[in-house]
Amino acid sequence: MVLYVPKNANLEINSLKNTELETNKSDFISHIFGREDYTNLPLKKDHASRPLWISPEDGHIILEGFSPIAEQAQDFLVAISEPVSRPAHIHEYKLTPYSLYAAVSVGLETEDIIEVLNRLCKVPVPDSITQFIRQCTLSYGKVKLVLKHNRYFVESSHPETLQMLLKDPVINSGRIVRDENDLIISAPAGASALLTTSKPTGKDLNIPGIAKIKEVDEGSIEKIKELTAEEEERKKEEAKYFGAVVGIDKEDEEDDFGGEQVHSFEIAAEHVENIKKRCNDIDYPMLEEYDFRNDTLNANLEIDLKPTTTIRPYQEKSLSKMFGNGRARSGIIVLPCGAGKTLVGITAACTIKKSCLVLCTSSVSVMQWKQQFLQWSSVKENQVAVFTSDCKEKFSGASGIVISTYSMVANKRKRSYDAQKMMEFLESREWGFLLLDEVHVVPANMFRTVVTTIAAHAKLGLTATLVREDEKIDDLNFLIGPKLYEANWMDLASRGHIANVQCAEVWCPMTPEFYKEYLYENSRKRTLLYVMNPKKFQACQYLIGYHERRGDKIIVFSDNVYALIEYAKKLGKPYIYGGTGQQERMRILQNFQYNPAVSTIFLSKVGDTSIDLPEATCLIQISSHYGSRRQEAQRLGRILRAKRRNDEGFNAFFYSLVSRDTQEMYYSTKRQQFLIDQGYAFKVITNLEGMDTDPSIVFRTHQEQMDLLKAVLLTNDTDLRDEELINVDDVGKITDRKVAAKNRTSGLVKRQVTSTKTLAGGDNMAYLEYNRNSGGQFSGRGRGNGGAPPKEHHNLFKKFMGRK
DNA sequence: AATACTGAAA
DNA sequence: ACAAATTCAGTATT
Repeated sequence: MVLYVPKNANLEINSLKNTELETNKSDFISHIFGREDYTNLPLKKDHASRPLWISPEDGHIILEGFSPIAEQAQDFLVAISEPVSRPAHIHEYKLTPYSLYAAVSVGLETEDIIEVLNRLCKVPVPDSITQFIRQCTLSYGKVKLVLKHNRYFVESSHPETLQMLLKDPVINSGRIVRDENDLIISAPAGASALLTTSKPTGKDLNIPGIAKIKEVDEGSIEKIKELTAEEEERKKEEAKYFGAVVGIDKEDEEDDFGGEQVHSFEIAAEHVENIKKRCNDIDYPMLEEYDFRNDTLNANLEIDLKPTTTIRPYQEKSLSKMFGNGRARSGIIVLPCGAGKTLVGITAACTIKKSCLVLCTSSVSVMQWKQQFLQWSSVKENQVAVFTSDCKEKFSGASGIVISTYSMVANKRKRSYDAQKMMEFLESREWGFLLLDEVHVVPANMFRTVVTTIAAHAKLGLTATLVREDEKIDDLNFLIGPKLYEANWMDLASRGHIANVQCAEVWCPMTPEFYKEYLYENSRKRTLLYVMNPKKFQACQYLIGYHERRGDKIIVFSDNVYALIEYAKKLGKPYIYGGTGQQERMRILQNFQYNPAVSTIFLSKVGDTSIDLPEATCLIQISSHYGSRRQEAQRLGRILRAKRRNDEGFNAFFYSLVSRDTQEMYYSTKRQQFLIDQGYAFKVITNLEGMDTDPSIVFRTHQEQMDLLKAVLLTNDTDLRDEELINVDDVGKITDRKVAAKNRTSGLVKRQVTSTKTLAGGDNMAYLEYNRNSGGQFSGRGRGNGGAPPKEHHNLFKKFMGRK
């Protein structure tokens, strides 16, 4: 017999609605007027006090941010829908199957969602939407996998769902039935009764760190804004108002409501993996919950937050989603960078108090996690072990914390002896808590191996940017769990938890000469041309000067390493890129942090991750490729933790420098979308006051600009490498791996060719031709050579490589 | 025995 | 569909 299972993940709202209205997507204005004109929907009488609009067509929800109950409504919307865009006054959310899965998983029930939505909505919730919600929540989140007293149970409040699952042969074969002496009595044959217990409650659970008075951030006590009596009164008023419209706060009440019954059947531990997989396949994914307080088999870990540590309201909120019913739910928490993701993770670990495995992306953040554990929690140093390529520790005793990297744990290649031993250790034990830092940066196949090789009862993923369009994000729903909480950046900024940021896009005109070449050149050179645009150079210098005088610490980002080095050299600033040696990096960062004479550093992509950056207050982007919104967000995150944020009227600054009328404009717009959706407003600056009259500005003369142009045109990849070779001493001694390598191995011939920057124009052009034609042959060995290799090679190569 | 460099993988 | 950066483990170096 085949089960009927709705494929909810693929469910589209459009498939549910009456299709009498043909939607024509090419009609680009109709989304503003015409078809999406819902003036015919009947407004409720008291619509003015209700903050939501909802589209019957696509499940988009509009929230009026100025409504007195907007905050509560927002809490509700965050729980049931995906934020689409949250500018200042009007927020847009969208109902999706996954968002509803997440809603159900934090304890909301179908009818409650519909009811609260209806109460908040200015118009009656359309049938298409209620139908959609019902279909989506039919199977998702109904079934839980619970570990209790070291036995696995499939649990649900809906006995009929369990009965249905038991009809599945794969699931049924893993079932265990016991007699009154707890002995296994039967192989799964007939219809044994389900077990019934009362619903778990979160009432008596104590999440450490909550309800302390002082707020502590990274060791220093910050001033916390006391609510004035007036504000307090207003808050109460609002809550009352909300209560009147919504009834009760269903969300919180849900799990605390004792006395209700849940049903379950037990399954054998060795069948857990299989059954989990089967449930995913038939669209009844099991939520994982860890009843850690009743886990007597796994040793407790003595860990608590230090008495001085207090968590912030939004951290508390996200943790309450995780521990709302007294167990640990697996899932993902989304907080902006600088908002204290680490502390959330540590607090979760302190709540569970079991052995914990933390995975991060780089060995730098491994050290940071360890340091933060020691700083904020009472855990003893010998209980925190680090597992990286150059440090393979184990903790002493029965329980402890191990911090490692994804690549270390997911490594499929040959291992060193120590690493092998360590992996056996990691795989042999049962982990109470698996903490996944930066869940988004790791490719999905890595997750798969990590999640299956490590036996963990609860999993928590932390990230700042959960990019929704990525299909991999959907996988996370099942590999780790649903999104439990997502913070709104603007809210945190307005409450002083992260810095306020002024965003601006600076439009730099291309000089006629550069633009002419831009029009002629191939795409590789084009990039270089618009990045090296002298006007952009000037704008960069101008902004650095301006902000240095203000006392800002400035980070300049460039994805293009060539441009990075040229800019840094020309402006006399230190730079760090991938090839910069470890010691040199430290030296530069130390200077940046403590030396008032060093207020500006240049960073390549290394700065995005894997560098422990001191705080900065101003950020300038001179080149960034392909519209990666996540990168943009990540970079912005670098200035969000600025300490001065509590100063009155303090702003951090974020500039994107783009060359006018080039492709850059397009990328820039794309990249900004994430931040715009978070509510940031970008200003466009076309003129920098006084830049042209400043005598110290670089590339003022036509001749200098032409020289720069020549240098740029002369540059190909061979040159690029040699460029580094010649100029390292400007900033420091040669600590650069790649350069050092080049120094030994690379032939002298190439080097000589490249230093011919002073050649006259005609020669330059001839040389350029030569280089372009021969580039493929000479440097075809490496990646990213200048000339295009022959096409048939390219395809073959691709096919060959793509196969494995 | 620590430290530094190199190559491969993904 | 691109380039840059990562990491681990083995080998050379002090």
